[in-house]
Amino acid sequence: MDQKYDAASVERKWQERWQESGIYEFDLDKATDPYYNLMMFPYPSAEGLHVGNVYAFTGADIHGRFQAMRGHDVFEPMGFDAFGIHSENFAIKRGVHPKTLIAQNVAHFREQLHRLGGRFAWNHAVETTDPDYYRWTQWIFLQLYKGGLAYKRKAPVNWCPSCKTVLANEQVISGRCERCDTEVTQRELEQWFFDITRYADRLLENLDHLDWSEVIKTAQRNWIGRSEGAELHFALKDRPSQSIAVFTTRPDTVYGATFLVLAPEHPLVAELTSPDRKGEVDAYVSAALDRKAEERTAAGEKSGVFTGGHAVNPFSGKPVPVWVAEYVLWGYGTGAIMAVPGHDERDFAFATRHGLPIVRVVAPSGYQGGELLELTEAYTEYGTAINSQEFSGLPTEQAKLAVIARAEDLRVGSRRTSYHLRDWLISRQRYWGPPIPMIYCKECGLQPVREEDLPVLLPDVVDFVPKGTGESPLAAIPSFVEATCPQCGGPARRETDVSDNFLDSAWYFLRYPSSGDAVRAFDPSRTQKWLPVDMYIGGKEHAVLHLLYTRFLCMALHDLGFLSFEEPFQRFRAHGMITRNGAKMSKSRGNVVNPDEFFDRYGADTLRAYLMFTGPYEEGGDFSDHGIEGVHRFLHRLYHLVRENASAAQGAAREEVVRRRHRLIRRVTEDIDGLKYNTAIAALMEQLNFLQREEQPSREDLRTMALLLAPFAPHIAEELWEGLGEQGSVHAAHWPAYDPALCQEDTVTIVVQVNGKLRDRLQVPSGTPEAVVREAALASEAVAKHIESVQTARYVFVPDRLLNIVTR
RNA sequence: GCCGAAGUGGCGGAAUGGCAGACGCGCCGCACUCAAAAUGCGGUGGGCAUCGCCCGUGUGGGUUCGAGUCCCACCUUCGGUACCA
Repeated sequence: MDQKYDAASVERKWQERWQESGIYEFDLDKATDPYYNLMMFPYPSAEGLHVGNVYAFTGADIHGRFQAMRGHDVFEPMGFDAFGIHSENFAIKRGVHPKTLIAQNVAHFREQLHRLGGRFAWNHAVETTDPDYYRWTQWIFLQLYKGGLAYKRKAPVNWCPSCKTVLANEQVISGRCERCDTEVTQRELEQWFFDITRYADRLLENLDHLDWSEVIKTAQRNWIGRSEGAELHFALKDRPSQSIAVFTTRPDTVYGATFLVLAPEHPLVAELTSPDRKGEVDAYVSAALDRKAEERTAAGEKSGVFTGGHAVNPFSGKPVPVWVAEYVLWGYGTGAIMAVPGHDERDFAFATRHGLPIVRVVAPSGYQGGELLELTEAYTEYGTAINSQEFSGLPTEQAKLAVIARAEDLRVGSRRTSYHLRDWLISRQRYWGPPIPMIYCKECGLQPVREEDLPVLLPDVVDFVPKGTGESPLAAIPSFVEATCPQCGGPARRETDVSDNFLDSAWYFLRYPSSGDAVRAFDPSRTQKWLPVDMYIGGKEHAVLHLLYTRFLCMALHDLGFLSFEEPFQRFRAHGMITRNGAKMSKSRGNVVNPDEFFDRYGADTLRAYLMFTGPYEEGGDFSDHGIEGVHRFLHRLYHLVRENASAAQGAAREEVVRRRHRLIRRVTEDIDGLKYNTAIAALMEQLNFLQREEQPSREDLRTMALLLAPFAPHIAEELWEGLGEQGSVHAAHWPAYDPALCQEDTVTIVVQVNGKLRDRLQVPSGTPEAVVREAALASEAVAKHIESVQTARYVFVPDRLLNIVTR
């Protein structure tokens, strides 16, 4: 060891050794105890590795190193998610081809990731933009298509006017494009979808059995948004053979349905509109269609117009007017509602504004008849049905079931479940993605590209800027568009849309173990051996995007016979976010931490350990430029302690010291297991403070420090390990064991309270019985003072911890 | 509005219902030094103060011998989501 701890040279030295020995690039087939440690692969941006990436990867790497030292064969792959609108937009801005740009970015990321000192299996790295990768992305598309899970349909979709492409629902954040923050509009376009809604119930139910961060599970449940109710049919008054279907979660309120409302897009609007209302209705509908999605869905004034048409309430038999209003969404339920203004806030607001009748059909539970106060707002609770003919008097939960049963008897409706989740819109009118492998033949219709013809290569073009015509830039390249029909061999036209970036990342973890396989997407035996993933760590921002799509795809591939499991990740943990001096880091604030700067100044070990020290990993932490000094000093002090004592240190230590060591091992082990890295590091600091005060720290204590530090600061741990004369890599060494019996302290402090207030502390051997403690406590002057002249009622004794003397 | 998480020193944060503030930053003092940096050692919630005592974990109640921790109501902040019938 050198005189002085020089992070740069220590880190360089060990990174070279790891690379030479290939200790993280073992043979997957020879492994005996597989452990798949996955982290969300990065999008290689031009700015380079963000400190948020460093935070995420360090936490996951600590987990991996810990599992490896516990004897598992830990596979910890890394890759690059380099397709997608973000790269493409950036390339357009720079006027550089995304391919050129991504290659540069990836090279930079690889370098930075090396500096970080992760135990990455680089020999299994994947890049989604590599034809050898996206060939299989296309293959997956074909399997879904053949399995009936991919379809093309005309539907109202989200359109980003800036990115000039459609977006999936999950990619619209508060009415804005997830990528560029532009307000999204609605368009009716023919698009490719994956039938994720078919899996809604399974995606929901499986959540109960997954060991995932609760936050994510809750977000997914909300997003799937299952709601149970009924579909009821209201016949048209003038054409009883036709009817309007509405979805409601409150069929029990059907007698209170005093009007119907259709979404502006609803096809029956035109049919129902009476000639005298036509002008007004047309104007309303076209104005609504022109408005931005965010404006249309913003709650507020309830605009709408009467169509002039009527339908018949199938229960009361009364005619009800039919209105059109934008507060009814075309994309949810049936795009039509029965309005019950007495018991729904929105309908109440609408009825009040437009002077429509309000009929009360639910009274508070326990209602026995008599006067009810006039409603000043909708009563949305369950209660007792009133004004509902034979259903009156029933608790509304029961009335709900009874009404559904009656509707089924009368053939005017049935039980129905609705979901917030929509099918996954998969096509994009962009360049930078895998072309969707489909062909249109005039004779044979839609044809999938033959699997042996994959990949459908993304052509190198000069003009990849989207035109906004609703077509991909690929449509302008004849050599790409012109194809041969796989069925009849005649001239045909290629699909020119590319697939969503989230499809690339929905299966990358399946590719890692089989990377390089030229004949299939994933090797069955490799997959069987290594999957599902044991631990997946990543950010919360993908709760309903990546993490939901991935689960769906895995389920679909399972059902299609390609996978034996249907859930890809046994455990998932969401890490927190790192802020700087209390504020969120952002380019506009100019407070982004550049990891390179800190690698240079302090080294990767310090940065890693400091980031983990800032707070509980799952909650995030705050980066302060001063705070990092403390961790840096800690590593320095430890280095010097080991250097000075490496040769002198001998085996045995005092019993107290041994006990302390066992407690330390237990604490660090448990903390790492629970991702409480901050307290694990605090424990190591405490131990160092203690060892520094010892006259002669034992060899065993120094060894233990090196081992326990290894996951956090992998380079210096190697240096200390070597300095202590140990053979081999510290990362190949066994994680130290602790003896629970030795974790017990020999002397404990017992707190003596009088009526719950601290009065004295007693040092006694651990396991001292109550009688002895009581005697000692009563002998204490500090205690006696407070119990003189009062009667002692009882004693509360907690062994080795506390004695509380309760007085009357 | 709804869902979720969180409110503890000057700051980041620690505490199986049992010593509140571990560990670190910052600050103060001391040592080393001609001096400084670095390093080391000691101190550091507030108040009254004579031993000592009182107060203190967003606010108000409650349960308990004992509450930062459990229960009820509320306030604030952050994150997600929103006319989903």
